[in-house]
Amino acid sequence: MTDLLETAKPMRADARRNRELILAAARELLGSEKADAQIDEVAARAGVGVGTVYRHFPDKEALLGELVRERFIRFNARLQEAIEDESAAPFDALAGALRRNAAESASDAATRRALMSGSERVFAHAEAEKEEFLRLAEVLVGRAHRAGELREDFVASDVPMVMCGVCSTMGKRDAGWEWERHLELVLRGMRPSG
Amino acid sequence: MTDLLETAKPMRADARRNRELILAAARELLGSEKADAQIDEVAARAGVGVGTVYRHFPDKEALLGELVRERFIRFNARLQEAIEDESAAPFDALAGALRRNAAESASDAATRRALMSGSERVFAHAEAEKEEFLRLAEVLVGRAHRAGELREDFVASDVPMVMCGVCSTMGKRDAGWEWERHLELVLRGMRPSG
DNA sequence: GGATAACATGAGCTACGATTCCGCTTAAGG
DNA sequence: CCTTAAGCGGAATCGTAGCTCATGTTATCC
Repeated sequence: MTDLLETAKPMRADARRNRELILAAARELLGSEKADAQIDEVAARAGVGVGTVYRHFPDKEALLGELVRERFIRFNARLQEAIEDESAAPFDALAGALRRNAAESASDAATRRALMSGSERVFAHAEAEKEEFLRLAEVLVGRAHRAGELREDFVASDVPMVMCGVCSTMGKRDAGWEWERHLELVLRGMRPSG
Repeated sequence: MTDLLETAKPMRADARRNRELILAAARELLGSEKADAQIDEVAARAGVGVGTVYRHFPDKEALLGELVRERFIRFNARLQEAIEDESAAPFDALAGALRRNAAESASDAATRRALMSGSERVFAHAEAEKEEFLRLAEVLVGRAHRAGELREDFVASDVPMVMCGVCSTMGKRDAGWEWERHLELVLRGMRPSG
């Protein structure tokens, strides 16, 4: 979990910049095109040497892990916004957050891949954020339940579950797979029966 | 597509047996435990040398491909049964087939993995079966539509899409992910609104 | 400016897993 | 039985990708 309370001495300016360059390169490379992409490519793309990558991240999984962590932070921001939005009906607030997060995931193959075939090692880096995600989801689910707008048997951990399901079908438009329809299907299934 | 019309000369008895041993070993090894498992392990498990594996399958993907092909054949059998079952209501026939296929997939991590992160190469081996799957799905979807039991905007290609989604959430019971509930959620979403 | 601790570099090391190759074995036909 | 071609074994090869390290560079502080 990074460094609690900035105990660490501030990085040298060039080091901080390189760190960002590396993350950006990794996002671009893993995010859109190539499924895997090796460290050497990330380094080249960032305009630094491989050694520099390893100075900032102990190993490949740490780099991937940081990407996942960032993604969760964004996910959580969406949920937080939904929680703070008093104007929307509880179910719609939840649904909106899911739609927004799904849309973001659609353009980030890297994290999707990481979220799926989830190597524990990678996930470990985002443990705190993952827990926060569940906590926020619980709030939204609870409200929707109380408003009677969400099936009784829908639980907070179903939120990441269905998100995972929808994400797994992204990027296959050529087979006629439209994740937007998939998501709407799931959202309908979440409504109370009768 | 194997050999059209058995044009090939019959294999030697031991060769045929070994081929089956190899497939069985691959199913067991990739199917349940280990995520990957290398050829050497499959060979050892089958009680043959690596060379023998390569005599029967040009490369690893061909072996995986055969596994996927077998799985699709079973999937298709379920759909076929649903089509032939006159007693069930159209939607229930479709839903039943999905439930059965999902249950089978749940105990076959190998194919699930292959179906997901779908390397085209692996899939190519099951092209014919994949098309047959869609053809059968179309029949069931068409019937359910005509009976007014399925949302108008649900199309045949949504069948593999939602299956993929549900499969992607299997094997994470420890996180509270129950694919059965996930599937039921999706099935509810498939029903006509109103 | 100069000292120095951080930081960067990238050739090369290492591990690992897919695939090959060739001498040996054996099923199957006569 | 004997021949022989199909089949087998598994050590050795090859390619790849993660990672290390000895050497060179530079931000930062005085």
